[in-house]
Amino acid sequence: MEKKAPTIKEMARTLGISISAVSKALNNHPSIGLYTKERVARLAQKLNYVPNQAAIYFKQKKTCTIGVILPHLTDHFYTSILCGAETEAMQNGYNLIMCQSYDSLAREKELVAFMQKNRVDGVLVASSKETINYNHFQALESWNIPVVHMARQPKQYDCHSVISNVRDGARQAVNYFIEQGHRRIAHLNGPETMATSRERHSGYLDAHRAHQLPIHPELVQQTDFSRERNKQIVDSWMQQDEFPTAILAFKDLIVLEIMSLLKQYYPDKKEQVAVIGFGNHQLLQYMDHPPCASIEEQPAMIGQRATSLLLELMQLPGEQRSTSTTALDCKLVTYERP
Amino acid sequence: MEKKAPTIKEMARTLGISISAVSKALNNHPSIGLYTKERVARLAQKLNYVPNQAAIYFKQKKTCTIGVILPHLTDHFYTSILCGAETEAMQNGYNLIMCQSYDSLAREKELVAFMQKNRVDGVLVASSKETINYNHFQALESWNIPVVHMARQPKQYDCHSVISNVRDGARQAVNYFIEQGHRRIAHLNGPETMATSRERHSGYLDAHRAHQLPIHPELVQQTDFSRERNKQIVDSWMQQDEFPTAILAFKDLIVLEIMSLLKQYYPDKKEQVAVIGFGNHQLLQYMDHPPCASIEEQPAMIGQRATSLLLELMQLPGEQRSTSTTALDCKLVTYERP
DNA sequence: TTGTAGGCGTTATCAC
DNA sequence: GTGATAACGCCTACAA
Repeated sequence: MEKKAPTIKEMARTLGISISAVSKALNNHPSIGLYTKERVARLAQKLNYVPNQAAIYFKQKKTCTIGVILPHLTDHFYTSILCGAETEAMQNGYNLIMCQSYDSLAREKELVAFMQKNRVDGVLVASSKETINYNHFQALESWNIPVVHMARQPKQYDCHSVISNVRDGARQAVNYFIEQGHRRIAHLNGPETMATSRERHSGYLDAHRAHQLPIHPELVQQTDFSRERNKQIVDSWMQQDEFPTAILAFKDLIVLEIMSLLKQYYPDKKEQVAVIGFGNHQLLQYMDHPPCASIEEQPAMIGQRATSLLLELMQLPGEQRSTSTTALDCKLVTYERP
Repeated sequence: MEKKAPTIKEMARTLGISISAVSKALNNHPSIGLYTKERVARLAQKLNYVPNQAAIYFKQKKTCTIGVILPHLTDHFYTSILCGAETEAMQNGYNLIMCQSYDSLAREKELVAFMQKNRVDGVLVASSKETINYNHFQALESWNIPVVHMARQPKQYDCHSVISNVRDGARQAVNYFIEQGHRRIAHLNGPETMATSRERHSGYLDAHRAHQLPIHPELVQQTDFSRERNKQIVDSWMQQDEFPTAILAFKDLIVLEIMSLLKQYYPDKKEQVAVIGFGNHQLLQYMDHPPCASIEEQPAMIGQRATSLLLELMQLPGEQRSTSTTALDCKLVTYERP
């Protein structure tokens, strides 16, 4: 029962031939006689020989491994990215090694070091919300390990990235609000440090400008994603005489939290406030009172495209890796009230 | 810019000392002089030397890698498992390489072969719904690669596993139904081939027996998780004169589908039917009309405990790896109707 | 057609 | 205190 994996060396000894003969026989090298090949094949079969990939990769000086750094695995958005990446990587013979930064910059730096130690062939990353400089990723690239940023794009430096066109997504949502007659539209955004927050806000502004609607600065707030902070923001808005009748939120989960806060603390006003967020979570369709719409992104496609881009980059020598940004469309999905 | 990772060998050449001296210096070996150590440390710093883990693992004949095989990454339950596993593995210096079987037995077998080729130190698996024999996993164990089964436990053979006590979970749910006065309680179960389906049903039967309620065989059906099949089952029940007033479903997503089917096709009866499923999905709390309850499992804990068990097993020689099953409690979480 | 030798990056066991 | 050497599993250019 308890066996160790057989090696070509052992097989060579058993058969009384050289190691290289066994190796060549296994690889169907033309210079090996049929008889020998058959002997080797039979023995390999019998011992259930499986070549040691680790050794092969080691010799080839590559690991056929892609490192993936994500903020969280508890967020459906990131697991969808992971899902797309896994599919694409596996199809091309690459493994994924996956880890979570927990949205901590310190941890992210550790993970980058970890990736370098492990000599992954490339890295996919959705950087943490704390990440404001990208030196650690640049270091990785300077070691000839290409990096593709997913979803969260560093504006500060020129990098390879695949993101959602959240600016347009936000624009669509606010346009929809305006079409529906809303004039006081709030934006419950994510932290300013995240490029994706700034992009969202640009879209919000775009739509206002296009319709020549004034911006009310007090209607633009940033959350740290905590329920307390969200409540504080909603309170600040709803306690105004002219409270906003529409809210663009960072993502669906926050939409739901807003709606739950409204229901609990402002039940009489709840029906007057429309809310839209990013994500279009699978379960929204099952709600009796879903948000009026949701901005659907394509996270699995982000993962897939990022992986495919990374695979291309890995073929190229460093100097030829010209940077590019792919922005995938967002789609506004509306939910009719029953 | 374009550099290659420096090696001990290069540093040795640069410093004009031997490779082994450099190696020892880096590892702070006592037999190396302070001066040499400092020279080496300075150079390593300057070149940003990072040891090649792949080479180290290769020499140590281990990969410090755990293979994880999951049916899907699109299911929150499995990503929670993955999340728990990742945390535990990383804390102990192990990497995860992760892949999806897409609930296909053929693919699962490929992945097992893949794991063997890659010489992972151990495997965590939630087997596919098609898996009815476990020879491929046994083969893995016979190659001295321990396997821990998560959530989906093969009854047929003695293995290491960490699962939910779904039998008790189902019992709790049905007991709750009975306490609420329900007498015709249906079971929309998963495929019979999955042990977890059979366990769920045992719990369903347990509760009936304990309350001496008769079982109505037509109220027990198995879904393949498709919407069509679910509709067919719900139709078959709701078109009876005495339709069930309570349904135990395989998981929350199916609960939501049932509720949506009821709403669409049996709106007058909808309020008379209570539904409970497994999962207690995070978003249920935001629904205006959530299911009356949900059976909460501990997927992250399953991942964590399975990983910790696997790490233990990997320390032991094969013969001493006595099998065990850990069953984690389920908790019935009730939702009050507003 | 087959065998020999060298190397991938590292560590460990010696001998000096 | 330092260095030479072998070894891990595999591949491959070259020699026989």
